[in-house]
Amino acid sequence: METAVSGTSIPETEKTAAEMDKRFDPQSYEGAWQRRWAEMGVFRVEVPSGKPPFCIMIPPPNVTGKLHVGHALQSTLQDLLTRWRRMQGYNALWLPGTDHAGIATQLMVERHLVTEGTSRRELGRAAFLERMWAWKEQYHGNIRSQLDLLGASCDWSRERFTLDEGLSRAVREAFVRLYNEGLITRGEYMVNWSPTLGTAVSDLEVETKTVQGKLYHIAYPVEGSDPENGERIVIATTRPETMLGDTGVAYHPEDERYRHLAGKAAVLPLVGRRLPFVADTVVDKEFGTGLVKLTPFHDPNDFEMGRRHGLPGISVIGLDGRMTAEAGPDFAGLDRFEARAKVVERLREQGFLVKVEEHTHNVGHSQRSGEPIEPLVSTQWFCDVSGMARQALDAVRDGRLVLKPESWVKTWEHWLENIKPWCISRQLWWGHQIPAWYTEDGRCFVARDAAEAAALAGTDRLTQDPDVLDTWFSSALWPFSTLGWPEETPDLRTFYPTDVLITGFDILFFWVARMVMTGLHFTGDVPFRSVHLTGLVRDAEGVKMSKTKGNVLDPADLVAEYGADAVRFTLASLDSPGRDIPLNPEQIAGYRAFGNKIWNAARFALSRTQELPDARVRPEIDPEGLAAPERWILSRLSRVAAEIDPRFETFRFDEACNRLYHFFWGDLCDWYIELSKPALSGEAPRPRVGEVLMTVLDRSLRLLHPIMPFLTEEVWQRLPGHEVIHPETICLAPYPRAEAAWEDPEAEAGMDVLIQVVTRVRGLRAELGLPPKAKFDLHLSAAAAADAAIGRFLDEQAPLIAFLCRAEHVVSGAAPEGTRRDLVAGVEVALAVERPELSPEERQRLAKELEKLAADIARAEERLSNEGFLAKAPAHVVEGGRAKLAEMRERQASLGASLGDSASLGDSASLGQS
RNA sequence: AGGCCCGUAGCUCAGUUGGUUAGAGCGCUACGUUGACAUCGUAGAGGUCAGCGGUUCGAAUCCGCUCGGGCCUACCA
Repeated sequence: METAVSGTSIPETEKTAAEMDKRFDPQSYEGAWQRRWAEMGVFRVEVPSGKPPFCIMIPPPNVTGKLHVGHALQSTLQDLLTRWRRMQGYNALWLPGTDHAGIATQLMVERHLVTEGTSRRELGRAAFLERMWAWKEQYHGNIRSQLDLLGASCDWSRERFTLDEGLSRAVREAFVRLYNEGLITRGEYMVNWSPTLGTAVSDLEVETKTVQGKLYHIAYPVEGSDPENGERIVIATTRPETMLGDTGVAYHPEDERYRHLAGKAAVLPLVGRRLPFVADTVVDKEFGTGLVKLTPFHDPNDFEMGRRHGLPGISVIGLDGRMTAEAGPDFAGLDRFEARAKVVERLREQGFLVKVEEHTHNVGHSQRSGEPIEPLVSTQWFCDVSGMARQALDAVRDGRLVLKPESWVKTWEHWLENIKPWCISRQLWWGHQIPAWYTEDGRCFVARDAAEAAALAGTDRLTQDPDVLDTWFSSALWPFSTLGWPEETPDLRTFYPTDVLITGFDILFFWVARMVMTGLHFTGDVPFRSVHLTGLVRDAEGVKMSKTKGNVLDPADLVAEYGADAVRFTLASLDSPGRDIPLNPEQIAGYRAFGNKIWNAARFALSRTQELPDARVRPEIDPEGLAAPERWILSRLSRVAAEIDPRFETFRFDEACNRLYHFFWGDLCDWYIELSKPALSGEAPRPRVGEVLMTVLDRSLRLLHPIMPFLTEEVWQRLPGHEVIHPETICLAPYPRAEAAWEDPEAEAGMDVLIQVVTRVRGLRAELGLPPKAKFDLHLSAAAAADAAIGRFLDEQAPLIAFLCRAEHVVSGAAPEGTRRDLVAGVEVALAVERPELSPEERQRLAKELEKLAADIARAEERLSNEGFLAKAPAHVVEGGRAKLAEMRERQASLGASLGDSASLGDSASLGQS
């Protein structure tokens, strides 16, 4: 349909085809467009806007970090969705930001301090934090510049940092509320202690590793029996040094071997402490000797058992990983591993060591520092998340929150059903200091700030708790703290709950689950409606990238080499659900070639339509009066457009990419552009070809824009008339949808046959070894099974078929004698070419083909005579089988004729013997 | 110990609720620079869908077992 805007009233754009460089060079425009979009404020979101909201929160990268390919993948997908929704008319916000990443960042700076010959302790807290902030400022720009390289369409005016005042306020508010609800408590419990980091860590920060260790069998005398020859029990342990803190010995209540020990006690070797025997079902009768020494303060199991049986605990290992005074003068001050050796030696000397066995077992290691975790008892802050966990479980079960891929749901449920209190305090300096203040006499007041605490305490002689919160405590609030919570800001009202979270499965529990829990708790709603968990990006061989292996790919390098669009397309096309992503630079090069294809297709279209006044982008096109190729490409385009939205909605980025790739390269470039050539050259003019070409390009570019933003903008800006779609930028142009009026099953059916015919003719040419310039006549005849309309269609398109096949003439009718022929899509094609006889190779190939055909026919016949099949298979399948069989028989006849054989219908047995 | 995922062409992977002849990209082979593109074009070779058994008229697809690979969770001292 023509709009009010006529073809000639719009001034030509400054950029024209003539200016399109022959060389496709993404570097020449990518950075420029990113700057231009920023200047234009294209990605800035206004509230209120009158548009439906769409929001994605970036998983905040470490503020001092560098983006790796995993970030590139996730950012690409987030940007893709944001751009797509923005084009669909949503008020699309992709909110960027960074995380202070407590331990990771502090370690980085501490390591740096070591090179300066100082340390955080030496600097003191205030000076150290000054250094941390300076460090943060220095690196802060990195993340943004790397996201810019990728074409990220974030609203930077809303950027957040987890230690910002606003977010810090949200953190304090959340803490105070949870404390007042009794969900946050302070207490002395068993925690995972990392001696070199000098802090407690959560269960999630402990990595169990299988290590080769030793199992020490130690004899403990039973109290009251003769110290020399009396009864001794033997206990197996992997950690003999902890025996110094033993306060009991446990056996299984049904273990006949030890039931007589009830009420008695053992005597701890080296120390002489009295260890009561207790019965507990946690003990495994089969392991070791069936007896367990109890060290309540240095083993999580023993801690629980100690509580159950009222046994005290003794701390023999200190926060520095060294033995305490409680361990006795022989051991105090020794490193825990030195102490182990010394304890074993003493036991051996004194005859208590029965035997030592090799033993593989699982030991918890600190994820950050790599050392074995020391379970010990210390005073920490804990958050009881059991109630929130139940809410999170319900949210997934009742569909308020969708996890993709669904295979993660079981894992999600298992973890949440078995959740334990979350240790949220860290003995670090970089982070949110815990909003708790202590009076001189040790009373504790939790408050939003010191003034509030003073009011509560009735004194301002207060000291704030020196510890900081686990980094994940602040990131758990990210989806709403970034929008202004606890205040009911317009942003919060508009964008919460957010729509999608895209992140890696590796932080499903660290982050995703905690956001869901706190979101439900504080806002009463899920923080996002669905989560798309990506796989891990690996190298081309499928090996996990690591610095030590040297197989790390840096997204910035990849962008520099192939362009951001190619990197984005590659990552999006590789993201299939539940799979890791093997990233191969060759594949990126392949998608760069796709960019080149787009570039050149546009260059061709623009250069060949310069003289055509109607070659302009139209908002709409009426297919009435168009020739078959035009009707066909519009129909194909509409169909592809219809396929994209559902795939983006379900995170099938891979499928969306593939469809667009094949439409553009296959349908548009390989066929439509070829078909347009005789029309554009004036050889065989057709109506409105230029307008269709421009319109199809316009919509194709718009469809591709969320995946390849730079290239599509650069090319689109050159299309005459693009301004009628959007005056400024493709970023804000509407995302194309299916056009019912363009759909044309007849044109598609006809063109489908035409394509198959042309392809087969080219195949025959190659088989016959015809030189490219050789002339020949092509005979086409619709076979018996074919649709009459197809025959007419091919007649009408004879000149185009001749052009595509490079045939002299296309003749309708039965093939003459002695021609090479084949049958495809119900059409017999025959090449009239002067040729004495078939070459031996060709004869062999034909024979082989006939043999295969005979086998296929036999199989089809068998199936079609199977009564079960005829009775139970749906009608269309049976019909399809019959039609197929009929066509195979016709093809058999056709190929037989080529062979010059007398083979005829149904006479398959005589074939294939030449 | 439990749970999850994977095994399809030389490589990396798609393959909708089971349904005609299992696809793509890269790589490979042959030919080709016709005025968009050699970052290209045309044609082609290449697969007992890990193995075994079952359900079914029909299985890459559903079920069971086996083998191989990966991941997550877990209090065997």
